[in-house]
Amino acid sequence: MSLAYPLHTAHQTKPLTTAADAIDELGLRMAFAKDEEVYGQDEDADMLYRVVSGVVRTSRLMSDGRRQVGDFYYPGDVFGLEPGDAHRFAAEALTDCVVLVLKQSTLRAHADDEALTKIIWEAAARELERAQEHVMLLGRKSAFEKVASFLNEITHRGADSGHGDLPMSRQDIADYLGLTIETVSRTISRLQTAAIIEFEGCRRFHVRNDAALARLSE
Amino acid sequence: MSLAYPLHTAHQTKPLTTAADAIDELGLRMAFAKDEEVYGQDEDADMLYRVVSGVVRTSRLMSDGRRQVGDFYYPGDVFGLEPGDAHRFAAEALTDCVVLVLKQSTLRAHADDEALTKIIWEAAARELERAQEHVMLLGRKSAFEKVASFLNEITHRGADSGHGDLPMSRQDIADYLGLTIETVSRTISRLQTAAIIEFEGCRRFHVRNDAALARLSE
DNA sequence: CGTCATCTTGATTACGCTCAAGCTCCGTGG
DNA sequence: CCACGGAGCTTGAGCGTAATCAAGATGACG
Repeated sequence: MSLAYPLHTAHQTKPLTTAADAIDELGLRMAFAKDEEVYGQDEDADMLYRVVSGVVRTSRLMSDGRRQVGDFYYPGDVFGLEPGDAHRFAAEALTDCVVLVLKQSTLRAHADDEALTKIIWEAAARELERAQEHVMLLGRKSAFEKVASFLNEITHRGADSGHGDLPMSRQDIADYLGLTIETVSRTISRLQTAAIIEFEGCRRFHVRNDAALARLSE
Repeated sequence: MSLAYPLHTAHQTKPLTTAADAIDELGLRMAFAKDEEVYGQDEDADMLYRVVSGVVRTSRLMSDGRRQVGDFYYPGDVFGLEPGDAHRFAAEALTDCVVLVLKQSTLRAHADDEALTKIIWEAAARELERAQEHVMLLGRKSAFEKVASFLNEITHRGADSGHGDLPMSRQDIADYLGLTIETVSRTISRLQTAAIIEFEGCRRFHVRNDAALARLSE
């Protein structure tokens, strides 16, 4: 059972997308502490979620402990949508975060709500698009290209594309890219030596050569 | 422009799923010769497809020629559904095949058709599920496990699970698994040496040790 | 300021890739 | 019917990239 608790604060945050209100109205706001589980692998998928603040990570474990990170979800992103009726990946709070939770039953009761249907369809589309991109990255890119792609995406995800913040650990990055932490670390060092990026601390970086970073990402 | 031509044969094939009729009725039947392109990478996605006979492969090329195979589609499978409005992967006929083609415009005209909506939703769900499984395979499995997983899935896709047919080349398998043909070939040889599978010719095999194959697939 | 987790760096190993022959199978033509 | 040719598959030798094993360095937090 999750330790998360519902927040009954009445104040509305600014809608993050034009269609955000459907979930805003129907959903329940919950807070999760860093490293807390939102839902577990193989649990029933009877909720839909949207990040309000913080970052969520989905991941899946193999029986021998190998881990694959599915994706990272930022404020505004919908997650928890599953092709089947069980969660194939677990979802964990990467940082302290607030999440809007919507029951599937509520969802079905509003099946005729066009705005809601649109949100779900767009979430599914985005999920599929990212999974396909992930397949490309994992299947055919070198470690160097993987790390460059990852950092490049981080910089373009935020509004300001000259720098990036990494809320996730090196282990998270490694498990997302299908590498080891050592390889991620070494590759980041090489990117710095090549004057393509520059880190201040290990969780924040600036892009020195945007074109080179983009080229390495293919 | 595709060389495929519409077939106006009136005879109906047996529906492959209970909900198959919606596409059967609205779609146009087209034949594609082996290696012919159904649609190209980055083309507009304005059709939805379902395999009637034969096998279809989706793939994507990087600018330097590296190729990633997205998936293989068998009779009954829907493909061509895209998260955006362009095809991220090309689709090619792996064998001579017949495909049902449905225009997006026709599809929108029947947006209220529940059966059709269900087909599309299920296709999207299946697509996402397979992409996620693919991510797991590419990110965290060894060459041995990748090949074993692949062969295991082939055997369970067909009705008779004791054997498998490979309509695709070693290159196709390699590009699906993120390996080279040599590694695929060597791994298959090792699986035979280990008496887990047995090939007759290079496109057909029997499973000798189902448990071992399943275990290697995780 | 000390402690511990996280990250970086180094040395070595190994898995899968590359390059290079052979081999098999199948279609084609003599 | 068999010989030939070529594409696709297999096998081998050597190499390179990323993994593993092992210390250190950094930095967050009490």
